[in-house]
Order: sequence, then structure tokens, then C-alpha cells
Amino acid sequence: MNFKIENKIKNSLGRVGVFSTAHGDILTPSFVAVGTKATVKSLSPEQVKEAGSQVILANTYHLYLEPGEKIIKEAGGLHNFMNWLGPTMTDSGGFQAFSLGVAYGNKLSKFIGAESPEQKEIDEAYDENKNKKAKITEDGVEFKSIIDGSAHFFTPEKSIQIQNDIGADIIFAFDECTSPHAPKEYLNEAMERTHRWAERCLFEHKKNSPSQSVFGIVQGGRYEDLRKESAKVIGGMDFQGFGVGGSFVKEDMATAVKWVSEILPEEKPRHLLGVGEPIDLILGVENGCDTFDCVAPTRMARNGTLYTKHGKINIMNAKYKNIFGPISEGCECYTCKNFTTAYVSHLFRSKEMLASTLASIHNLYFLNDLMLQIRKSILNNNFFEFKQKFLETYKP
RNA sequence: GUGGCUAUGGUGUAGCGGUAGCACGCGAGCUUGUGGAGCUCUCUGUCAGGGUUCAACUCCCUGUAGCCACC
Repeated sequence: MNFKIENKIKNSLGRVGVFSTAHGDILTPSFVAVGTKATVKSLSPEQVKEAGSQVILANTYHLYLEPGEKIIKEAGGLHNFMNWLGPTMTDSGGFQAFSLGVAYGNKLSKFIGAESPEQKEIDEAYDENKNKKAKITEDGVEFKSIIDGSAHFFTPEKSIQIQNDIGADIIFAFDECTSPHAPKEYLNEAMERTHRWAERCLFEHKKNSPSQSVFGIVQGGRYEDLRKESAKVIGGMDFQGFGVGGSFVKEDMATAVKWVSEILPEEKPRHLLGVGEPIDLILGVENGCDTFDCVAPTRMARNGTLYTKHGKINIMNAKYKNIFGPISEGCECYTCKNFTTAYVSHLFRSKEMLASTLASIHNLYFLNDLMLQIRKSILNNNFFEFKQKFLETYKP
């Protein structure tokens, strides 16, 4: 693996590069499609590729539960198993410490708005005992299977072993993604634990499968001092790249990413975990991130929310019933080139499977195309003009 | 033609002489290291006419419509 920076945004942290893996090059900045269970829901690998995706990210926790990493290893690794011949990543399962833990059933995301409750209320509302399906200890995380409720224990070593078996090109260190409501004291504790886990992950990985790249994950939540400390500690370790994880105050995300990027080694790639709204992608690139993964485009697609150059639309709104033009004017995706808004709207209303497919293709294409345009603008040294122009038309 | 039964949002259905409830649908919103889902909110109704009563969706009469049985 190798990462080459081709051009940078002047007076900013953003850059264009090429990240080479055993399964091909990733032209960065790039959006990574999420295929949790070794499939991008509703899409064939050919469709994912045609939508412009270069990389797919699968999930260690989900694949460990089913079909089990041994089956994937036996199949010849993730690429062979799912017939995706391009680059792949696996998330470590660390996010599930959050999503199956304090977030489970609480409608909690990794973002909170700046207008959320006062800090005191946040701290008081935070209850780590509320965990339902994940319990965190120094040694690792105990998960309850979302399939059958059985108990499973992930240590950093175990996460790496599973990821080695699954065989993605880029794997992530096992971390703890904390709640955006967690008090600072807890964030600090979790961050330091994540740092210890990072060391253990590196050690385990070097024993097993050095052909994969491992990325260490920066935590620290919404606090500048914690983020910077985490970037310093994780950035100092022998990872091939870095992930920026954890939760954010939505309005401060770009700033938080900047704190981290300024400290992480410049020559190594940076991945912003779980961020994928168009505006967040632009801000993420501007502040030094090279790759991004997010469930948003595909999840929203399945529920009828589609990107257009003017912002998001809900294709099920009555006004789209008889629009016989494309979903987004000028869009070159398979869906827009071949089907009308009215037809896709009909598919959603009648709950046809093709609805998810066509919508997912469109949303993935939209973000992939956005990344291509960002890339081009950085190469042409006019990133900020592009950004301004995009923000003028795109209304969230 | 005769007798009986029924009539409540768009659809299917509760209910009671005193605030008409539910489901689905309709209309809209939320969705950020997956959640093929879920949640929130909004709009719609007592077949028509008359009577009894302080008060009728509810009881009575007439009409209309549908269903069933008989001729």
C-alpha cells in the first residue's frame, strides 16, 4: 500500500491523492460505499461500480455473526466472497459499542446539534448503564447478538483477527465510539482506553497479516484538547493511515476535523468515519480527510430521500407523481438517464424492490460525482470557487 | 313484489342518549463507521330528511342505497 499526494488546497489541509491497494487504486478524495454485510443493500457489485464507487466498507461485527469470518476466509476473502474486485475496508466493530450500547433504541446518532441541551443536562442525562446490547470493559466489549441475543466478546485482538480473516485491504483498529452526550470525564476515559486498544491492535496485526493496511482511530468527542491529544497519540503510532471517529456537535464537525488533521502525519491517508452529507464531505475534504464512508446515501435512498443539486427531496411527495424528467437535472447516473421521477415515485409508493435499487444508484452516484468534482477543483486550484458555487445551489 | 338485515374519515372497522376511537391509506418531516426499518406530526367521518329529548352517531318514522331470503 502506498499513498501519494498529487495536489493540495492552498491555505488549507485538503489534498488530492492516490491510495494504492492490492485491489487497485483509490483516487482521493473518495466516498466509500457501505456494504455492512458484504453487500451494498439492493445493489450488485456491477451496479455499485457503475455508480462510480471505488471502495466498499463492510462490518466486522455483522460478518462475524453471519456468515462468520471463517466462511469468508474459506471463500478466499471478502473480495472473492462478494465478487467485488476493487478495494475494500472493514470497520472494526467499535462503532457497535456505541450503536448497540447507549444509542440502542434511544434514537441517538453520532451528531448532536449545537442547540442541544446545556452541558449540565447532557451530563445528567448520560447513563452508561442504559446500555442494552453492548457492555464496555478495559479488555473489550461484550455484545449481544442482534440476531439471536447470544453473548459475544470482542477484544482488540479478536477484532483484528476477524478482520485479518475477512481480508479487506484496509482495516480499522478496535475503538469505542462515544455518545455525543457523554460527559467529558467519560470521553477522556474512553479515549485513553481506545489508545490502549490501538496499541494492542497494532501488535496483533503485525503478528498476523501485514499485507493489509491498518488505520488507527482518533477519538475525543467534541473537545479540542481531547481531540488533539488523541491525534497526537494515535498519529504517533505505526498505522498506515488514520480514521477520525467518535461523535460531533454538528456545527463544529469541520473544526474538530481540522484540530485532528493538523496533528496527524501529513503523508498518511485520513478517513472520516460515518460522515456523508454532501456539505460535510466538502468540509471534510477541506479539512484534510481523504476518504469517507456513510450509510446515509444508501439508507436514505431506500426510504425515498434522494439528492438533487438543489438539496434533498422526498420522492414520495405528491408533487413528484407526474414529473416526467430526471430526479436531478443533468445527472448522468443510470437511474436519471433511464427513468423518470414519476416512475421512481411510483416504485416507492407501490413498495417495489427496484425502488431501492434505482434510488441507491442515484444517491451513490451523486456523492461519487461530488467527490470527483471536488477532486477536479483541487487539481485545478479552484476548490473554494467550486465550494461556493455548490453551496449556492445546494440547500440542505 | 314481500320480509329481514345493514348504512360511521379514502378503505376496513369500534363505540355510547352527553368529547366519535383504532388500523391502513392520504399529506408532510426526521434519518451521518446500516436500520431492506422505525418514529413524529397533519388532514379527512356518523347516508338524506323529519321526529322524541336539555342533549341523537345512538331511540322513532320516511326516503335512498346495498346485502340476504322468499315469491
